[in-house]
Amino acid sequence: MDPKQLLKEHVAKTVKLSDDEFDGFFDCFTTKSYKKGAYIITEGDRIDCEYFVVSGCIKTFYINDNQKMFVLQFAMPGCWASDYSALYNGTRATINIGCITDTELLCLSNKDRENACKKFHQIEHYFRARMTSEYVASQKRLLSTMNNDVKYRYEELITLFPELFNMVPKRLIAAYLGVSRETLYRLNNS
Amino acid sequence: MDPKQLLKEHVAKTVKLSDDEFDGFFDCFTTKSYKKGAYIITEGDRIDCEYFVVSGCIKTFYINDNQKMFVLQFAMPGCWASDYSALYNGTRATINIGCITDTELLCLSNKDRENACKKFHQIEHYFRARMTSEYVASQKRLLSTMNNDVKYRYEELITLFPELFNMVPKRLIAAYLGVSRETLYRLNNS
DNA sequence: AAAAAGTTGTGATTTGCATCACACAATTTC
DNA sequence: GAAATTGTGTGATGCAAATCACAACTTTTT
Repeated sequence: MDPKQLLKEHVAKTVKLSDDEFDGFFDCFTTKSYKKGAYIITEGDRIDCEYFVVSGCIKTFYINDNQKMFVLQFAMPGCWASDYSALYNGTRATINIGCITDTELLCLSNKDRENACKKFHQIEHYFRARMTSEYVASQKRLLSTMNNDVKYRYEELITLFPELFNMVPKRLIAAYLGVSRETLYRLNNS
Repeated sequence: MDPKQLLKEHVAKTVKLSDDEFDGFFDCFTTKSYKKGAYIITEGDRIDCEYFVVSGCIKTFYINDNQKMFVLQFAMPGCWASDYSALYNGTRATINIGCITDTELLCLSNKDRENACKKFHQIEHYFRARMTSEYVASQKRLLSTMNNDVKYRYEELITLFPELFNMVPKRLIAAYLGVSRETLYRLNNS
């Protein structure tokens, strides 16, 4: 799908922008393509951008001291991703973002976002709404992690994003659910 | 501490408002006092407000089908709390908020917040910044839950909020960490 | 001040999941 | 298309934490 059109429709769900306003906003973005397996952000990087997924699928993840991976987010077309802690505090990335498939992104720099938010009240409103819903989703996931068993959460995830079932290795789904791949596998026979 | 002053200082950390602007904003708030043990929000309620804690301590929590409690947040003076999912989507509360000690709150209705955000760009900016940092904190907690053992997370919590150690029952701290109170107790001798 | 309610200390038992280990299948790479 | 890498199925073993059970201590209520 056309990147501009995808973003436009996505923004329009929250705020009404005139064509001119949206064009001005869209001019802040640059397009980038990555191959499967490529890193978009590596731990320790200085972060300058947040990313809007146009096509493909990316993962946001953390690797601990024992090389164990934890997946924070799978981002599909229409999703945003970055290391927001690093982006907003100007610190170095503590997480990684990598491509699960070939991926096309729109990149928005922190500076351009803040300028756009300052210039257009509606755009600030859009980003506030987005952050609110990310926060709510994150709280919901935390609660589900504490409250529900692995099987339930696996089914919850696949129901929410059926594409994931075939698109990403089970290993990564286990790393999202916070269990070993063996445990995830054994859910089938239980 | 004076509620108005506390809120003013809190807002000033993020945005510069003139005294008149702040006064206008503050007029949207109402003050409420609660006794220890009282409920501010009960599951199933229609939610109209978010709350800024002036004094005391409150807990945001969920009770599952087996009557097990999960604490999502301890809110101390200077913190905000509500069921944001219910507040923004107009749905019924799925969580509870209750008072751990006698508590004084400032209440801001959803409507008043949205009006203030519309009227004053700076206020919208304040709420965006707030939501961003809540989102970052929530992600960080999720990651810590998956990555670190209970003992580490307990110490992390007490380091961040030393007041909690004496102010809230260990039972509730266990419910925050997602373990049984027995497990929390046994950390001392291990 | 007595009774009731809530909180914490401590043992015994069970269980879900991690870890280790290895074979086989699928997918990349050259 | 052969070799290398990555992913998946499956068993055996061990441990951390849940659950149950109950006594002791604290705080609240009347």
